[in-house]
Amino acid sequence: MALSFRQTEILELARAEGRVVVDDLAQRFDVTLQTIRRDLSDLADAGHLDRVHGGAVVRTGVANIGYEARRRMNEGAKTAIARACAAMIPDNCSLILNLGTTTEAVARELLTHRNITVITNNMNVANILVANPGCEIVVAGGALRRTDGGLVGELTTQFFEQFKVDYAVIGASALDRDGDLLDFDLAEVRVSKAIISQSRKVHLVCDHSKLDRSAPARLASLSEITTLFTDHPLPADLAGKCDAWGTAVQVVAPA
Amino acid sequence: MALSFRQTEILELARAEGRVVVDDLAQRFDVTLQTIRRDLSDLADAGHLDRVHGGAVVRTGVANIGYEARRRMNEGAKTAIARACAAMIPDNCSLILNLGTTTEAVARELLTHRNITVITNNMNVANILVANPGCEIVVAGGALRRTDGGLVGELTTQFFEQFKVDYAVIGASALDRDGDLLDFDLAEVRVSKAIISQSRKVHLVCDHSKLDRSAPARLASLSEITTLFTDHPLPADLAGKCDAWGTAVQVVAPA
DNA sequence: CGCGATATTTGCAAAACCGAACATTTGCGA
DNA sequence: TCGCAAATGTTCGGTTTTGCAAATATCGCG
Repeated sequence: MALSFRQTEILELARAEGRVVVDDLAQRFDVTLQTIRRDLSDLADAGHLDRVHGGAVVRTGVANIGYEARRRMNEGAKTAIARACAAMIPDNCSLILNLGTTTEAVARELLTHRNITVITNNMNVANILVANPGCEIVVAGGALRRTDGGLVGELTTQFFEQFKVDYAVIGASALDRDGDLLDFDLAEVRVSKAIISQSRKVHLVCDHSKLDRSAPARLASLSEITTLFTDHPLPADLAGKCDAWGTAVQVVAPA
Repeated sequence: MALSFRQTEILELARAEGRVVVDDLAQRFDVTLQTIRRDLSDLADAGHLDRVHGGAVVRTGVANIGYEARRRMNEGAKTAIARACAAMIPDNCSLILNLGTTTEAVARELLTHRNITVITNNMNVANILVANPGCEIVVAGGALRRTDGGLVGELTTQFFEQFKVDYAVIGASALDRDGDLLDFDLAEVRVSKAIISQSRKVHLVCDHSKLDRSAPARLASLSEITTLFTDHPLPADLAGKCDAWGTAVQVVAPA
């Protein structure tokens, strides 16, 4: 969506001042409050501003709106999955957290763990875990993807290859009937593969909406996963395969 | 949840001062005590502050008072220095920005540059430049330092060694009479050295408060610097040395 | 431990603010 | 010039925020 002349100017003002006020803007542009509110709503929807009572503030951090929306999807299930996963991770260990909103939910559940080292290519995870003084944070290097705060690419893959950790917590965009984990971005897949190969145990967090979907890039098979955390029972055939592979499946009830 | 104007401002105050008092805030914003208390409760619920009787304090571990205070020091001079430095950086180039509050000011002045690639070990710089769609951001890997969002250590040094860029913009904690750049943290110094060796031109941004101070670790000599940006003229002897070294010195007037 | 002073919570009403629906104006192309 | 679509103005019901006051909790101190 293209921004109107007034909207771009509002955005500039907001960036300069840090915030804008509905009343002031209405006066400055000589339009009604409602018009300004519409502008601010548009700018907020487009992810440029955060709407607050009486005006708007510049959005802090890396994430944009599509990402925010995704984060709210299945929030209850994600939290429940994250809690179960975090419960399996002990104090005094090292782990890798990769991209994905469910992974971030795991980070939030790790806030009370002690003496852990977390290596992540997800800026949001790093920002969340800053609140946990008992956690050493290592940020992986790489190109920053604006849409979700992810660090991806060859540099990131190389970075992870320098580590060997106790646990990895990964997500996936899709999980098909054959038990293959799929994703949309090839660069991201390569990073995920590196993460799996450098971890002793691999936890996959994946709500049911990912099931039976498809995506172009294959990232791994469920057979390489230690434990799958999800919120709906698997279809019988897939459950049987997991059993044969020795992949534990933990089904949680939404919070 | 988005924070109201007043709440964000309270948070800034709290981070600057370390603590806030209900009565003072009520007076400053001209609202009742209850309103302030509600704000503090919200901020505490959101995890930004810790509530105490009579006010609130910044949650330990999350933010560092010293850093926020440092950011405000000489703000006008830093902005002027940053503007001059950014003016010397063309569109369509690659550069490294390292740690330091002045460096962050440079990032803010780079928001309108087009088609640049910025490699940084400073999380704040990354967050600032996200707002510039014409800028590719590469985050260096490394251990996250909570006090200032810096990524430091051996991993970071290695990461920078993989690049060769047109410009580096660096800061320094101190600059002594011999023209030596000094810093407090050895790990940080090693990173800075790597940055200098990987850059064709090196810009040093350094306000006058750093002059004639001392710090234990030697980072480089002014002779290795292409241009020094500062806000006060150098003492004659140092100016003479810069002249001999071919180090340009640009003195700016505070904004 | 108890007491006074100060701080906090709670319930409620007033005011400010918001979004939706509809009317009106403006800009633009046929 | 006419008609359409987008932008803006107007009105109105619902929500959020704020202030007030009373009840309750906490702190400092003897």
